[in-house]
Amino acid sequence: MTDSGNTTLRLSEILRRKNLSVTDSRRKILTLFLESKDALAHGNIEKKAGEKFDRVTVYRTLQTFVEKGIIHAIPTSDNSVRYALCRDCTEGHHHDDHVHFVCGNCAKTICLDDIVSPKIDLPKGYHASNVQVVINGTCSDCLVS
Amino acid sequence: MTDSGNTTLRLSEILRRKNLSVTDSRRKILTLFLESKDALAHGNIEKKAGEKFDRVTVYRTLQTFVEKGIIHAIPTSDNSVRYALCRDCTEGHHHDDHVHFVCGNCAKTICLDDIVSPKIDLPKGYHASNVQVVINGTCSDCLVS
DNA sequence: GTAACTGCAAAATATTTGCATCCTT
DNA sequence: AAGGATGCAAATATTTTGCAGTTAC
Repeated sequence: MTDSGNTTLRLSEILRRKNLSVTDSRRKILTLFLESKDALAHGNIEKKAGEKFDRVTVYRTLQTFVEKGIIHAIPTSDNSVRYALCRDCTEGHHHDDHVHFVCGNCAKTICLDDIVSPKIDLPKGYHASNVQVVINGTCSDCLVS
Repeated sequence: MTDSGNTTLRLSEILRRKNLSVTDSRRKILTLFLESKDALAHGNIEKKAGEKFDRVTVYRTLQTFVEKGIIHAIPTSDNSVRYALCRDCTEGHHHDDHVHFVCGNCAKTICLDDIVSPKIDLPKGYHASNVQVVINGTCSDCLVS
């Protein structure tokens, strides 16, 4: 991120497009997502933001972002819920049908945006609206080092 | 479940095979899983068991069962963790690579044991150990009614 | 100016830990 | 009898709610 002017514009742009008023916390939290390569859990955000804002604000902001289609929640087998930017979701309409990767070594959760979830044949009577894939394994960084 | 004698045998059998001592709570909780068609969350278990045993026991029993490969945790995008029986996992070695289905209407989570997770081509450097698929949609019961 | 957002306090939930007692083997 | 499992109490951690003050538009 070299051009902070542009970045700020972009931030406000994103928020405004979703009919959200542009506030400090929203800008900061959105920035975290834009700058992060991997998915963020609630705890990460509180810390990374440099203990600037309230835990409650983080909860509410994340919820708002999910509702508005700015970020999506990623399922994991342990308790932790992680969030990552959506590519092109709209309010109430998520279509984040891409694969998620969780590294068992560094614990990073990564969106593989370009790998779309496969079609899966379901038994009679079942209707799928959305397929989420989470792959556990070792990420490229951890395999190398 | 018509033959309760056999069922009891089966329960003890399962537990003993995993080197677990056979206790009331374990038998009861295991029974819940054997009798349930859908996955159970911690809360379900506490209730279904007829408030017989302590919340802490439920936590510990679930954890033990997961470790021993009796049940597996199913990832969901909301906070709730659900558990379902494993088919043939062993201590420390889960291979529950089947598809899970979550009904958006009745909220039931179901193991589709016979539908195995697809192979997915990952980017260079990534190594998969395990692929989990969660499909959201409408289950057969809810489509009919 | 008004509606919406934040931050604090506190309530409600959920999860973990320690320890004495009880049960399984 | 010995080791492990349970249940209670209590410590932690997590999430939600209410409300007064502040900010964006």
